[in-house]
Amino acid sequence: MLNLNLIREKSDYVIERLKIKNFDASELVAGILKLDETRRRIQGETNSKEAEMNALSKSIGILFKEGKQDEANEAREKTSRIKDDIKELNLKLDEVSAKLQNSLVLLPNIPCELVPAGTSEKDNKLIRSGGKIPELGAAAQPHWELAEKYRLIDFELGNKITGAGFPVYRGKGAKLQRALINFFLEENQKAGYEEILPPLVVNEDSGFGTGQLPDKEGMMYHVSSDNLYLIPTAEVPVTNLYRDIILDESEFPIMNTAYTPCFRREAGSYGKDVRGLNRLHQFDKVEIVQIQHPDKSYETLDEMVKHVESLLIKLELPYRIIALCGGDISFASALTYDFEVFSAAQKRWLEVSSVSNFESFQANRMKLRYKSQENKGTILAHTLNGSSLALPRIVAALLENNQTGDGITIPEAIRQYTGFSRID
RNA sequence: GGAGAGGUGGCCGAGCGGUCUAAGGCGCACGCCUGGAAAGCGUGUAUACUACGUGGAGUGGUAUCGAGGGUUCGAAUCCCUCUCUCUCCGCCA
Repeated sequence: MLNLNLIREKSDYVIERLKIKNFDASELVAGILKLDETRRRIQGETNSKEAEMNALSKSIGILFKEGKQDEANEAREKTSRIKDDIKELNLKLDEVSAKLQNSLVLLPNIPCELVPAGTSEKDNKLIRSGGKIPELGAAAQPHWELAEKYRLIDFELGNKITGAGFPVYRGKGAKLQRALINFFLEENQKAGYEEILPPLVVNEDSGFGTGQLPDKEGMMYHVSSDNLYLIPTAEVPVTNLYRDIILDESEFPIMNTAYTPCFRREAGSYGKDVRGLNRLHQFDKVEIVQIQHPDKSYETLDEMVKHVESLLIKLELPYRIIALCGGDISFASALTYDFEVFSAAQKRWLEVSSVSNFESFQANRMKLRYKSQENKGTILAHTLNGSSLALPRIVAALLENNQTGDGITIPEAIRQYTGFSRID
């Protein structure tokens, strides 16, 4: 949610910048400005009526105390009209405020200057790439065949237990998952992130805080009997740890990492793009989250990108880093870098991480603020997050890229976590 | 699942219809005191919206005592609904 002050003071700038996201905000902004003005006017009227009422009530109390019954009763008669007015004004105020809020929530975050213009993923900008794409023979198999051949993942069994998109990992396949999770968590910890093990279901307020609600409720599984949502990413519970909090400036940066399963409904997707591990309803992911001072958030974003990159280098996977263009960047993000690894048998780039700076967009929804030394009052903090990393596609690339025909070689970096160096 | 108790400022805790403009304490900040510190003394110490104002000063209004509704001229205080926490019992990894 954008700050109302910004819209008020720089409405042209807001409209102009949102064009980068291919979003025509002119009507919405005009509506917001009008609602804002109306709200302020009504609130002013309400407040002065309430002030009048408060003064009158107080004087009635004093009159009663002094035993001036008649005067008190006289004053009492005057109140009913004011009371009605207040009631009416408050109804209007609630209505206008709700409309204003509903409109504000529809505005996407303003992209920062580094976001390339564009309408779709073909306009994304390659930042850099690394690693070597392996030369596999014609006999190279995609990961879903390898997973079956070496009895690592059973997709059919998952269908029976739950449904499509819920694979069953077993044996070395299961252990590889656990090893990767440990590897990522340990690396994150070394980089200064505190580990969090959060709840996997969240309430509505949390869903709203990070922007999944009210708009994208279709992405989350809903536990209707308790009105809770299964988390689509650890970003939700971890960022919401700081909902409704006023930090001290000295607490920056807050660095958290969390492993969680992630649940995504992703309704309507099918076809070969979603085969195997490419897209799942339940998957494992290690996330990193930072809360940072507004002046330092872009510096922090770069650090996070370097950190995620270092993981891919250690896993010896061919990767590329991409700056998402205006048409591809998410609603809430101001700048996003995607990480993709090359899955050599499918011959496809697979997204394995998305690192974003949300600036104050989430903070405004969550009321995450800090007190600064020099300024009076509170200022919205900046939030950032990224995957480090999402497991399934990493596993897909690891299996495909490291296949030898009679087995799969485990990269050096995670052997201490797997306890084996080869799958065969 | 059953029974009971309770949600008050950063924290503890009083208040149970009208100077609540929320006591008192702790913590914190600043000042005095001191060679320095502690103690002591003094001052200050929420958030949001809003009006006026300024050199980034400040002053005023309104709202907020878990949330929402109600009663009343007036609600932290009375009533209703919801919610969360705690204790005991039951069940349970």
